Amino acid sequence: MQDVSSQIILAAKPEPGPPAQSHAGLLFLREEEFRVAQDALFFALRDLTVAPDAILAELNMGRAHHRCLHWISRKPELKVGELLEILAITKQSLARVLGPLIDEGYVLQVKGQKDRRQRLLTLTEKGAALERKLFEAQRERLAAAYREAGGQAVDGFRRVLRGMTKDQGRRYLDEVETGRTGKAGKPAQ
Amino acid sequence: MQDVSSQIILAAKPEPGPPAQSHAGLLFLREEEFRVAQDALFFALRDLTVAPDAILAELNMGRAHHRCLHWISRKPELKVGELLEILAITKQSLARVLGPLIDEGYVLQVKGQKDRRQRLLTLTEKGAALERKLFEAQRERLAAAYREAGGQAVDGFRRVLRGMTKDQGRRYLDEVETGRTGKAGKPAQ
DNA sequence: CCTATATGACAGTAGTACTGACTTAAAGGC
DNA sequence: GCCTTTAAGTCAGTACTACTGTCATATAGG
Repeated sequence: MQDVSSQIILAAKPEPGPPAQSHAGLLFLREEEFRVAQDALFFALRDLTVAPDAILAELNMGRAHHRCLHWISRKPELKVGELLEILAITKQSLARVLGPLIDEGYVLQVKGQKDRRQRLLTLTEKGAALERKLFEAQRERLAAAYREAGGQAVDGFRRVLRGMTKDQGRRYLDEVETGRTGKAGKPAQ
Repeated sequence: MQDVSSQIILAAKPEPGPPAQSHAGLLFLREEEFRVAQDALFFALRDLTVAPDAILAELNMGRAHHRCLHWISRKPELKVGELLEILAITKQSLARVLGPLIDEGYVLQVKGQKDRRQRLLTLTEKGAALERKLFEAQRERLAAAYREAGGQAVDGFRRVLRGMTKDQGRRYLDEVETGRTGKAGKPAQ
């Protein structure tokens, strides 16, 4: 990965005066790259969650509820087991948030027709409305970032995030992405 | 907006521009862009935190401890007030993690020489060693992502994250970035 | 001297997550 | 029809992170 390093150095400084070239300095800059990524991820996530958190707090909910609503919205008729895989939490942790969401009418649960042990999850109208409200609360910030950075940057953004994701997550990313651009309907359940 | 929609489908729209309301399908595709960003952010963060979490768990610590160590490492002689600003949590929440870190010798606290009300935070050798261990645990995943995506993608990645960040965070990002490339005032140990 | 600031500390609450054990219902193999 | 596995639900107990509100101490600055 030799020529990538120079790109990385250039990426660090859009207007590089003297882009530190010594070998010792190179290693240092590579590490600094990762540190800056940590910084930026932290700030972006911190600021992105402020708006939805405020809405959720009024409903006595937290981010875990948002994550459930998000993924059920993304993959209607999601199996409980799939949701557990995606969230990578325990059944008990999920139950604490999913139970109330069902009880309060945000999520509908129906038995699978093929495998009747399964409980397929779908948002109710009420759930879809809340999910949309939460999405809209983040949308502006996301849109501003995309507008500011430009389309090429957005592409890079997604490619780096994908690179950080393990295989299991990548399969979901691929499924969701191809599911929409292709047949524009429900992705394979 | 003319044939931008096809570019959006390719996820490589070079010129996002203002929201185009003329085509119903266009709005949907723009929304899908943001949804995919949410998905990717979720997975990347989920997978990025697995390795440090395992190390922290053995020390009876959590992510909040990691964040403290990270930022004190980034800005040695950090004031408590600055750390509170960065983390955007309450003093009480910080005390619960910072107190033990000081008690157990990970963080050193010294009175400010100019303003003796301040307590400047610096990592001890023990703290720097733990911070490094946590960093190295994430490094491989970050490095793989950067290598896979390429330098240009990394630049876009950072620009989008920066775009999501509010002014306060941007000031810190700028400070840390220029502080290292320029004057090299306090390079990471 | 007085007020504002920087920090620290206490009490109580809530959200998210964990482990471990147990139950029910249905699928699938034999 | 047994029997094992799988999908899902449930209970008890614990820990981490965060919140609000209140109060205390030391120091800076006018």
